[in-house]
Amino acid sequence: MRYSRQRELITEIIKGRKDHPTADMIYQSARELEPNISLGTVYRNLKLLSDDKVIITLETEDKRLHYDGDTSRHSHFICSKCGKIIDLFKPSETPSEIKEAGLFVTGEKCVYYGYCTDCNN
Amino acid sequence: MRYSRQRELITEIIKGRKDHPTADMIYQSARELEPNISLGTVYRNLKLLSDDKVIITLETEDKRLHYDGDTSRHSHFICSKCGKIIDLFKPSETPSEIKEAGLFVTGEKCVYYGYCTDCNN
DNA sequence: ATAATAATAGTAATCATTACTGATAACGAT
DNA sequence: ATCGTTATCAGTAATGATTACTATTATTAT
Repeated sequence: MRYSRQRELITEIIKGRKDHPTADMIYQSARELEPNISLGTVYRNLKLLSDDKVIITLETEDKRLHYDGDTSRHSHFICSKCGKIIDLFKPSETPSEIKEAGLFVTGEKCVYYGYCTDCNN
Repeated sequence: MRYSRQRELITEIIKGRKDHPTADMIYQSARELEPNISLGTVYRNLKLLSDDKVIITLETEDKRLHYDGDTSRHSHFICSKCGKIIDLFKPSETPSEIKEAGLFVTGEKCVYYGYCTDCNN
């Protein structure tokens, strides 16, 4: 894969923030430094980065993909009211049933839903 | 909520199968008994049933929603090669961090990725 | 520096899902 | 049982996130 200024910028943006932005949010942020960057470029590179396991893709209920620059094994909590995504750093335990069934695991995505402390009042 | 023949049929179809069909698959199946049923009707009722927790909605990597008539607490395994969705009946353990953080949990969706026994050869 | 070609910007296309609209059907009240 | 209200429907149009396309630009091996 060749170097590109745009991909470097996109990677820096995702790695540099602690929220879980959508492609459009990353696009808006990237345009501040690279005003002519194309939304298609953002999408293409997000897919490349995700395929290379440089970032993580989250499929959420809002029908948009969210991206996470933290690739360490962890789960997420999504507030059903405000939509906030919170990192949970103690990952869930993988069910023993998986190895018993002879399945080969390469990854996991555990999302817990509910209300965050701000919204549960 | 009023009774409707279409919603009853849709519910029966989902509850009666063990796979995790998309809206279109349910639509195709429904048309066998109700040839004039509309795809919009299928989508609207799937959303109603999901809101009422009669069925579960799964956001997968294929960009289509999949539905599960089994609402018991369980996880899923998705084969990255053939796309097959396998039920895991021993649910993952909820991370202790959640209660410690004061978050109120209403649901969870844990998906494990990898290769099924058919595809791991 | 040059050639080969990966990557880009800008735009058009895709496609799952949702919204809309006039007709139909469920069902409580009469 | 009929009537009126209105939820639900069939059919179709619109939406919007994502992907595909194309001519141009930029990277990198030689």
